[in-house]
Amino acid sequence: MARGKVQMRRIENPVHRQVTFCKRRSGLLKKAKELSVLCDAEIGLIIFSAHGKMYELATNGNMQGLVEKYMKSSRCSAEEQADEKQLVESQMEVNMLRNEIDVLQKGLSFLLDSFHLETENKACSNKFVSLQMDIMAQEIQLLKNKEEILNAANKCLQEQMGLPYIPVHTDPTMTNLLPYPLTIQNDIY
Amino acid sequence: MARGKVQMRRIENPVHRQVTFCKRRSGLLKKAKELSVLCDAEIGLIIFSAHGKMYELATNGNMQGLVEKYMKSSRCSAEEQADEKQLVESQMEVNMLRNEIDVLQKGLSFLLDSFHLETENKACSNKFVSLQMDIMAQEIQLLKNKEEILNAANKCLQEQMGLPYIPVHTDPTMTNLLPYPLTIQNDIY
DNA sequence: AACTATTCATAACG
DNA sequence: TCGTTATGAATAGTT
Repeated sequence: MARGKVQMRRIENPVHRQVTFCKRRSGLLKKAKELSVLCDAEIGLIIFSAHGKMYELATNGNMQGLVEKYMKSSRCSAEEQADEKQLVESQMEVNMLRNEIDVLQKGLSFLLDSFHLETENKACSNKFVSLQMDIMAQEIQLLKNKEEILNAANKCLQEQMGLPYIPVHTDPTMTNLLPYPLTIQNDIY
Repeated sequence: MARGKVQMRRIENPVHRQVTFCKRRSGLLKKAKELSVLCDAEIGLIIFSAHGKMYELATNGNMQGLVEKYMKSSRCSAEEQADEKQLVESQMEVNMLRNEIDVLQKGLSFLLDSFHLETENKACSNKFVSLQMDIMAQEIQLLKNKEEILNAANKCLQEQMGLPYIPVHTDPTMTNLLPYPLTIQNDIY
């Protein structure tokens, strides 16, 4: 500007370019500060030199806040969107898994309840069956005793009549079919 | 600047302030562009007016990339860190829930297996008990038949001896203790 | 880095 | 919001 207009294009001379960068950078930062002070504005300025060196100005002293404010104004970065998507997916997965757990827990309690009920019933019917078999065994014993008594009486009568004792034929097919009904029963229960 | 130096302080007159904001803002943006072109720099400029209106310049045409580059240069935002934390927590929760589901599923299959096994055993032992009770009932029936035959034989003998028939006393305590052993059995199974 | 000639930016005004 | 202009500020080229 002074001493001849400059062409608005990259300064090819590296020394000139570096000097100009230095001068204009400080000028830009100064003007940014002035604008912020005079007009009550909030300004963030980030400058990367061609060599990657960074210079920054945040008039509120907090570039983070300013950038976040900027992000809210002009919807957020691809990276953040990806993160957001991942988060949403993760939370959906959590909900699905919670539902699955709920179902599994309900199934489990149902099975346990059924199991307990079944066990109770089984215990109950086992007692009943056991009792019944005891009674049947006792009846068998009684009947055998009766048989013995009747046989004895019979023998006695036949002898009194002077007849040779002939046992009454009472077993068409089976005798002592169950030599150990109770032991087997006890083995099972 | 022109027509009298300005005090470097907030312009109180709102109209003046607004005008100055407009002019200086465009000047700042122009100078930022010039710096970027002349010196091959990358510049991001964000301006919020006092009323919250936003103006921006990104010399590479991509404020996102520039901000990300800035974040890499000077560690990332609280918001991003919070998001990151939330994501990690969410993923941990997913893992916990997966484990829980695994445990529940193992428990469920175990219970189902036990249940099936139990049911098989029960069916098996039921058949066995049922068979046993059938046999006992048959034996009881046989013994009763024997009793009848013996009683008849006895009666016959006593009559042949010219004696009045006196039934042999064979029931010290019980008779027909089980009038319906099989029906009850069938009711249960 | 300092100087300075020159151009640029802009405050005040219409 | 825009144009004009007087004038202070910025800075390119030089030392």
